[in-house]
Amino acid sequence: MKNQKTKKVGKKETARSTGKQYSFFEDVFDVVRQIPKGRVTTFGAIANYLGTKLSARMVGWAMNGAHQATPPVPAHRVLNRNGMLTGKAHFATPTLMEELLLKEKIKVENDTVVDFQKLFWDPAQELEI
DNA sequence: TTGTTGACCTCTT
DNA sequence: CAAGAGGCCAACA
Repeated sequence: MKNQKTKKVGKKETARSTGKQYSFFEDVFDVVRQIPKGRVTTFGAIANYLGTKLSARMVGWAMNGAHQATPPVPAHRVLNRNGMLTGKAHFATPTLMEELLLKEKIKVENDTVVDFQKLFWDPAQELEI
């Protein structure tokens, strides 16, 4: 990551002209918000739920606006395939993500969620589109 | 309009 | 077994 820091993407984004006023962001936020407390999910799972499983990067990209999204999106519950806190650096503080997870009674070691597989919450499985 | 970036995932060397 | 490169879709400049 560079210090470039893109100028926040909030503000309704660009709204597709196809009808949906909300963009990819809303979809991701909505799914993340539905994550039960004490549970975690992965970018791939969300991407798969949204249909863009081939591009999990989009999910992470959408999370870029999660910081200013309202209501706040529990981005700390979103981890990578390994269950590692990849986006911890994007939080206010590098330890904030871990702190939030600890509040959820989720154990974290070496930036990785313990028993991540058990705490894993798959939107496609729970929400089933 | 094109080009570059992005909190990833998977295959190949 | 470990490291590197490619690829996907979407948004910003």
